[in-house]
Amino acid sequence: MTEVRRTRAEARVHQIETIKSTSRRLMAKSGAPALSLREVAREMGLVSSAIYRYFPTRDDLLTALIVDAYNDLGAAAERAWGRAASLDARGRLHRVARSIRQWARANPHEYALIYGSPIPGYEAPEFTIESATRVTAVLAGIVTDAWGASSSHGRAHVAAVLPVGMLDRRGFEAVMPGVPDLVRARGLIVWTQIFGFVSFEMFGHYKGSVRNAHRYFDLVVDEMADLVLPPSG
Amino acid sequence: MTEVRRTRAEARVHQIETIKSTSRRLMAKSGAPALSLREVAREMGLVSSAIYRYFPTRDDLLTALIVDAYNDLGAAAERAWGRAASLDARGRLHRVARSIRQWARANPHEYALIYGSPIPGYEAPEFTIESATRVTAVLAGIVTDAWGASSSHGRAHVAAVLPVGMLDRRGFEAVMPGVPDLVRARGLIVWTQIFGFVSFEMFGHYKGSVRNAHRYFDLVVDEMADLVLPPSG
DNA sequence: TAGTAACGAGAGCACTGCTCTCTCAAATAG
DNA sequence: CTATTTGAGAGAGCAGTGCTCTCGTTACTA
Repeated sequence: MTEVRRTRAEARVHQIETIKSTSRRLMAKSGAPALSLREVAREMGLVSSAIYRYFPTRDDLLTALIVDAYNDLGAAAERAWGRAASLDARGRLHRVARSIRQWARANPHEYALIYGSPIPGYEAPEFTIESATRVTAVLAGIVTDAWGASSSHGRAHVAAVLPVGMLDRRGFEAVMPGVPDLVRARGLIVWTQIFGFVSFEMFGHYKGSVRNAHRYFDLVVDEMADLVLPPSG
Repeated sequence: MTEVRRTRAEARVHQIETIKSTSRRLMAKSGAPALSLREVAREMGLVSSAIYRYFPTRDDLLTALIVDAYNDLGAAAERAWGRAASLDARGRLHRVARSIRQWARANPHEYALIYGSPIPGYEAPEFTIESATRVTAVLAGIVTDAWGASSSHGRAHVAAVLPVGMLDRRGFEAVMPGVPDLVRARGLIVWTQIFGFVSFEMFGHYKGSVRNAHRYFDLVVDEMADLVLPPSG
């Protein structure tokens, strides 16, 4: 409770940080749709209009939370990737996929915020994309590395030419350079499968069909590795 | 505008239907979260409290809309399946998958309502499950039929025994009777992939990676058919 | 035909996001 | 060092929300 002497600029970033962390705390209790600016203000001992000095609108606060969530998830995936440096591609895929699922289970409302239904009428600003790309870049990197190190023998299996204009070449050159088109397409499938799984699990759609989600998830990731990694033989 | 003479019970079902269709119309404009009981009432020339004679709470109205959406989607899938009776399993899978995607594109807010983030604190009542199962039953049926007609030769490839307790045997006996466990697991993957794809497409996550979603979707379904259908040779 | 149950109207409560005006203190310009 | 601008927070207020309660009226029912 030490009154810290602060310059105006410092105080401002501190307030912004406090608003966001308070919002996260409240969101953890009742979810993003129920997040109320007034409650955040009340919690901070402020009057509601003061919040508008920092976030001109509720959507702007949500955007900030979205960016933070993407970055948090991205960082978790990057950490998992770093810790799996000694493993082969399959092992790394397992570790990173697991880290994504675990992050979602630890932060269900944050996950719903970024991978659930977007708020209608709300258009995610350009600058959210960069943070959103971090997880996918990790996944794409695993696949790219695996194919970079693979023999030309493996490439014969995926020489199939895809219809032009199906994928966004520009986007893929950045994140999966020099990888065959079919592998890129399958990479998208793997990415979709992982987040489809997590969403289905988080949103309750596996109720009645999956009993042990941990084990089933491992099986799914294994099947995905078979699909997207070069044949080891 | 003919004033129809109606019994009380008739008038009641008529009002319920009007409330729901009005809600759907409003939802199509601004999405489920923005759906307001008062606006529905205003639209119907009623005072807001009158709505509560029919739906005791906003969540109850949403539940009714959820059930209708599940049934609508289920019926669309069943129709597509019926129209594809002359095709082989792969062709039927394509048609049904396409019907799911098309329904979602035609009813984006309804799709978000049932496959997006659930309203926090809102627990879907038991009786929604039955409607939710209709689509998945169609997909499961295609796979089950294909394996029922397949030679025992094909089955050798999927004889792998899954860890006990991974899937819910009870649930699967009903919807995929007599199908090998690994195929059931892969069926879940296919189901997840289709809805994962549609969700990613609807929620904007393919922006920057997929250019022609129609073609890419066909490729995805093809890969899924390879994964879950018995080898044709 | 008398009594009950459903219906819609209307007022009201506590809440929301957001705006506007006010005051006071901190940063800055002359 | 003083005068002026800038930013923070308070407080009142607006239009909207879900939901409750009361009160006539009207349709069904015993």
